Amino acid sequence: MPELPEVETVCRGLDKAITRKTLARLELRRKGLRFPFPRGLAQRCAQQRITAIRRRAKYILIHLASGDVLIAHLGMSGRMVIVDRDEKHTPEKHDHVIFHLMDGSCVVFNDARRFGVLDIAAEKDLAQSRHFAHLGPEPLDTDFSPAYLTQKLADKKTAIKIAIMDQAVVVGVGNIYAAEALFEAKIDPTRAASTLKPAEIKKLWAAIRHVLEKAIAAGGSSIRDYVQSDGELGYFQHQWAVYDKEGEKCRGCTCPLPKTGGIKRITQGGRSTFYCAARQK
DNA sequence: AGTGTCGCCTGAATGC
DNA sequence: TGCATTCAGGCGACAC
Repeated sequence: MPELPEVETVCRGLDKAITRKTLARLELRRKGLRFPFPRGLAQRCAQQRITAIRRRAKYILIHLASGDVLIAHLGMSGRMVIVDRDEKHTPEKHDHVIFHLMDGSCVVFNDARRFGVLDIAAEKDLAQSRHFAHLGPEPLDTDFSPAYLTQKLADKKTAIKIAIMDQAVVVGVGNIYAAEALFEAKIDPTRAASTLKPAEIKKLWAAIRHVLEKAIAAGGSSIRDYVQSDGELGYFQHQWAVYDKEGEKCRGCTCPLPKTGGIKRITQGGRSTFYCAARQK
C-alpha cells in the first residue's frame, strides 16, 4: 500500500540506482496498466540518459535528458525491483515493465493488481497533465500550512478523514497515514471537516507532517541505500498506532479495554478506518 | 460545485 | 480439500 513515504523511499532508491545512467530500452510486457501505455512510450525512452528522479504526490518522476518525464504510479500493489545483472532476471508473473539500462542492470515494475500507471509527458507540460493538474500541495512543503488547511476545510461537510485523503486538499495521505495522523492529533475521524477548531487544525497539520516524516525516516534508516536484499525498493517494517489494529490497545493506551473494546474499525467512503474512540474526540 | 458511490484487478483470507 | 465469496485500496468515472 504505497503512500507518500513509501513512494519517497522508492524514489530515493531509484535515484541511487539509476540516475545518470542511460536507458537502453523500455520493455513493455503488456499493453497497459490502469491506463493503456501512450503511443510511442518505448521509443521516447530508448537510449535516453536519466537526469533525475523526483516525486510529486504518490507519483515517481523519471526525468530524461530529452526533456521528457516518465510518470509512474504504484497504485495498490506496484513494486520496483532493482536487478544488478539483467541476464539473471527471469520475468515473473506481473512483471509488466522492465527498464533495461546500458550498464547491464534493470529495474522491474511488478504490479499484480494493475492499479499502477506508466505515462510520459514533456517536463514543461507536467503541471498541466491530467495526473497533476488537480493536485493540492505537498504536505511537507511550506505552502501546506495551518492557514491553508483552515481555508480548505471551511464549509466542508465531509468527514475529516475523507477530507485529508482528498488529493485536492493535500497529496500523499492515504488510508493508513490518515488514520495515524488523526490518532496523533486525537481527532475523531467521523467529525465533519468544518467543525474542527483552529487549535485542532493546527494539531492535525502537524500530525500529518510528523507521521509522514517519521515514516520516511524509517524507510531511510532501516534499509541500506533504500534497497532491500532482494532488490525491492521502498517497503519497510512499520509500527502502526491504530491502523489494522482492530480490538487492540492503541499506542500508549491507558483506556479500559474491556469497556472500550479497543481500537474501533468503521467504514468511511468504502474504506476501513481505525481509531480509538476513547482518545479521539 | 460539492459530495458520495462504484469499479478496476488479483491474491490472501475466510466461509461453507 | 476445494470451491466460492469477501476484502484490500488509489483514484478516475459517474450519478445525484
